[in-house]
Amino acid sequence: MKSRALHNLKAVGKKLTKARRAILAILEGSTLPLTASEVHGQLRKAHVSVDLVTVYRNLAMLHESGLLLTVSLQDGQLRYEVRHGREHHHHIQCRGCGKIVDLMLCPIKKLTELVERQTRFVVESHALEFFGWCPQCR
Amino acid sequence: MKSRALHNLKAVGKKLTKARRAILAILEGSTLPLTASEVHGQLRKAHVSVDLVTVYRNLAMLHESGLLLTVSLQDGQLRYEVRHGREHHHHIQCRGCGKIVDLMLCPIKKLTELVERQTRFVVESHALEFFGWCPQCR
DNA sequence: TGATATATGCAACTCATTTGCATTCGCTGA
DNA sequence: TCAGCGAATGCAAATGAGTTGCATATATCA
Repeated sequence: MKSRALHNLKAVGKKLTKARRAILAILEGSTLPLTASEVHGQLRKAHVSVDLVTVYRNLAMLHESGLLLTVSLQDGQLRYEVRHGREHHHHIQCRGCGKIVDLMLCPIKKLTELVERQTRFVVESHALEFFGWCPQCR
Repeated sequence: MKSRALHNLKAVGKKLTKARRAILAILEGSTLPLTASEVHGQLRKAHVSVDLVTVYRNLAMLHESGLLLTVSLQDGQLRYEVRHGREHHHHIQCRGCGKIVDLMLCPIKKLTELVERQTRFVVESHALEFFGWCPQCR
């Protein structure tokens, strides 16, 4: 019953620990990017005892291994979501309640080449986030 | 010799202090978004003695008053730049050296309406940042 | 199963940012 | 021009996310 992500983990030479299984399960079960402390909170709810430090270390490792993506909104907290099994997408966050909603669109791919020509950078990734007011907070 | 921003400040009912003049002068003289501590560093260089706390408070106030925009890259530090006198634009940051370069383009405006229809949010702003490798770090 | 390298937990630390509070200063009205 | 008031500042201490060191525990492989 190993998820694709767990399988990939082994391939990268990492051990399959209780903490990693649980963290990946939570992220795979979430439609939204989660912060380290949100992941930690869900671990407690699931009665899986894992230290917050371990959550941080594993999120960083999973990100480095390419299994997770990071989302940086403007509240200074880094969020993570699984890379595979999801279409490339972006987010919108409510300025009122903080709610995050997925946007299944990305107009940026075509732009990358233009950016590279304009800056002579090699573009590796981009972040596109919208901010506004959700129907309840409007 | 008041800048437009200073003029606007008065209009919002804020006092024109030494700190505010100096902070705005620095941001108006910069082509790149600056962090609080970068602003503070430039204040020291200009021999203007202002506490870092005051820099934080003023950047937040100027942002709330609409005179500054925030830029959130992925290093967990908030950067500020003046809103007026610049075209709406985005940034690219080098993953190697951290260098930030302006991108004078924005393909997003047209997209806002689509996002609003898709989410029923009212879109207020967006963040679009690119990350990659600059010519020197490539 | 046992050896070993990796992962974890705990405590303490870093660094950006915020808050409380006493003091100072810009601004308005006399 | 000056007094008085409320807003702004400086300093110290707190907060909160994230990191690091180190001793212990555990997954993995022979």
